[in-house]
Amino acid sequence: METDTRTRILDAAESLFVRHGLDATTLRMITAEAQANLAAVNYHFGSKEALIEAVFRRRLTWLNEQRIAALTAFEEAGGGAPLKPRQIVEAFFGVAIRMAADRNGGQTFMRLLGRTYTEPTEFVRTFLAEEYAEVIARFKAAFFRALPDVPQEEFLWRFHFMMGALSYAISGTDALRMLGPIDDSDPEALYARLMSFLIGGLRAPLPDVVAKPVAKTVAKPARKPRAKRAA
Amino acid sequence: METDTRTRILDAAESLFVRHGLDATTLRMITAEAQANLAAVNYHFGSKEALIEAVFRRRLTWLNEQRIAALTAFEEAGGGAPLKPRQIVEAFFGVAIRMAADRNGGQTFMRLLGRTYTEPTEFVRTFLAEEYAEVIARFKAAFFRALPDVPQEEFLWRFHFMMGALSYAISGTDALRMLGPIDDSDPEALYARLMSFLIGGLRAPLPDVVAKPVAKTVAKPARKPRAKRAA
DNA sequence: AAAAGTTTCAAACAATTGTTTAAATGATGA
DNA sequence: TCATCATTTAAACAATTGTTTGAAACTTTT
Repeated sequence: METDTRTRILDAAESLFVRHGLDATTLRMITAEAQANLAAVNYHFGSKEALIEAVFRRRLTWLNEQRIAALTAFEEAGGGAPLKPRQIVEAFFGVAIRMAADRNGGQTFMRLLGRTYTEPTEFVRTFLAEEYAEVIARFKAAFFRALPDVPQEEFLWRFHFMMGALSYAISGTDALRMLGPIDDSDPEALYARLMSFLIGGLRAPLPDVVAKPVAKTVAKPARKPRAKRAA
Repeated sequence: METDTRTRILDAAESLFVRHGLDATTLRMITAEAQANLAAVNYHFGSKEALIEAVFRRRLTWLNEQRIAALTAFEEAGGGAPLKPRQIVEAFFGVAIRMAADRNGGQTFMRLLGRTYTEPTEFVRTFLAEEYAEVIARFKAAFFRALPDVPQEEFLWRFHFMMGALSYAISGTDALRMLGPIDDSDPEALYARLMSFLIGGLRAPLPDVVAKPVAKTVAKPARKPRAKRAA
């Protein structure tokens, strides 16, 4: 009620972005929910793009700082020894899940973030790449020290897969509900579940890249003629 | 080669949807790329929503039929015995990856599909739920027969995580490039990598929250009486 | 060849988009 | 107090959106 117009707009935008997507959310929807004038967005942020950037930057910077802090804490506790893979995973994904458990805005934001990694919009991607540069460098280094005999490319793929699992764990609960009735209200349980899955995937035997898949069916697009529609 | 206007529109829409997203792709962009008149979309499909639906239905129906066929083939080969988890994963995700390797439209579509699972748009979600109903029922049944001791909820979560990894494996290559220079041109290698990761995650030890209440959640102590495994 | 049915086309439609303007209101400091 | 700054407001802006129209062009059937 007595909060700043600027933060009211940020909160409203965050909430609406995750519900309708970036493009489908209009400035009028945002200002209506924020109880502000339409022109307030352009006044306080300059443009819709700048608003989107502000929405992400507000929490993403803090999130990645937490990740680095967690990693540093592990490293210092270990006294310079290479970390366990489990610790690195914990530092990166654990922090994310814990933020997603925060009902006070963090949950909303993490859902939004998960949906945005694969966002096709150009400026969002470049913005994310920029914002992630440092944390990626740190974690890559930690991993290569922890598992020196795992090929770099192999690890990067697995990290990528893990990001996908995280994304779905946090933001894909709608798709999850497709599978059946599911309880996603317990953050601790989600944390334990995802951690177990991630570590299992990370520690899986390295694939024999030369080996071929079992089945040989060649994928072929289906061209099913449909009934003509009436005009 | 003179292709149908209807098909040209479908192809153009598919390609543009994955590049710009559903909302940001305009009918004028589509008809321009398809070398058709603007009114052609509404003439052949009725509306933009109906076009989107047609784009998905064209290949998704076929994909899920392939999945069911692969599952049935495994079941018949096994003579009624419960399948191995690995076979079920292979039937569901293997078919998807193989379609994603098909350069003739399948690749484009799978990227689009992966990005759309978490799409906030209401009608897309309900449409996908409808289109997936049968294949989900079949695979759930197969899994519960294969692993009767694994709690249903636990499996559904892992399946969900696997969907996330698949989605990123196929469509999140932009986010992947954020991590560093990576070669994603070899479908066989991707197949092997993702399979290894998925099986590893699926067979990871059950998390404490789940494993505690049930003492013997281990399905088969047959070969290795070592650690507790989910599968 | 004439008729009937499909498909294409250019043009316009109302609605909605992000953005801008200029005046009104509020707050702050000399 | 007055003056200066920051914020809010209603109205309008040009551009773009999906959709519709009615006539032209093309196919197929009679």
